[in-house]
Amino acid sequence: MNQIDDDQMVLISQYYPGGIYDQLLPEQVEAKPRRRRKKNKGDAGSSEVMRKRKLSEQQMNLLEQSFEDEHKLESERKDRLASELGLDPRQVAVWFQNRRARWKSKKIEEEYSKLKTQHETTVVENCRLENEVLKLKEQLCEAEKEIQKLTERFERFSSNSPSSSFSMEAMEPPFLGEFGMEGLENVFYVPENNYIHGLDWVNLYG
DNA sequence: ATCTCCGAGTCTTTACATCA
DNA sequence: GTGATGTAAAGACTCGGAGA
Repeated sequence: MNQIDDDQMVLISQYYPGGIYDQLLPEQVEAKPRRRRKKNKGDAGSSEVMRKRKLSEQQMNLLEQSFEDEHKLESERKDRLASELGLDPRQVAVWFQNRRARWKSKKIEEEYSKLKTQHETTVVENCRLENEVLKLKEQLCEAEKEIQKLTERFERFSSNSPSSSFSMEAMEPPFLGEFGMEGLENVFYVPENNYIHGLDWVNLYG
């Protein structure tokens, strides 16, 4: 056992007055000194008392069952449980206090691991979405380049050709054929009921 | 002001595992 | 197999705050 007993504690404080303990835990040193604990309540030193410390399986079962029913312990229930179990009401109260504390820390641990899992899932999803945004931006960039090419070609054509004699034969290479328009339907999508005059469509993407 | 109860923090004991 | 040592779990205690 690696325990430092009270007498050893006294020795430590005598050997290090204002020493390492002040440096490490100044607030504790300044605080009110902790009362020294008695080795054992009641029949101190009795090995019989020590051996009875651990509760029997039956006692544990009943306490656990009672705890499941209700975490709080009213004094009537405490007294009833104590007499059923053959324990001191104080023991029952202490057992419930400890049980509540340990239940709470277990809940906190569970909640923590749940949140951790959620966080990890969110990080992965975020990464996936960021990649998708990058891909879409690339697609958009490509589409804009195609529009620019088309615009320039159309403007060249307009300025070179006589206004009265528009002909598809003047387009070299063919006006749309070369661009493989599959996949660009959305880029050039115009609602059916929304007729656009002349060069207005070019301005849509300006 | 006093009492009681509770949560938080800590100490102590017990039971079990590991290692030389 | 055995004793020493480490460690987790659980029982018990102290302290301080809140409410009656």
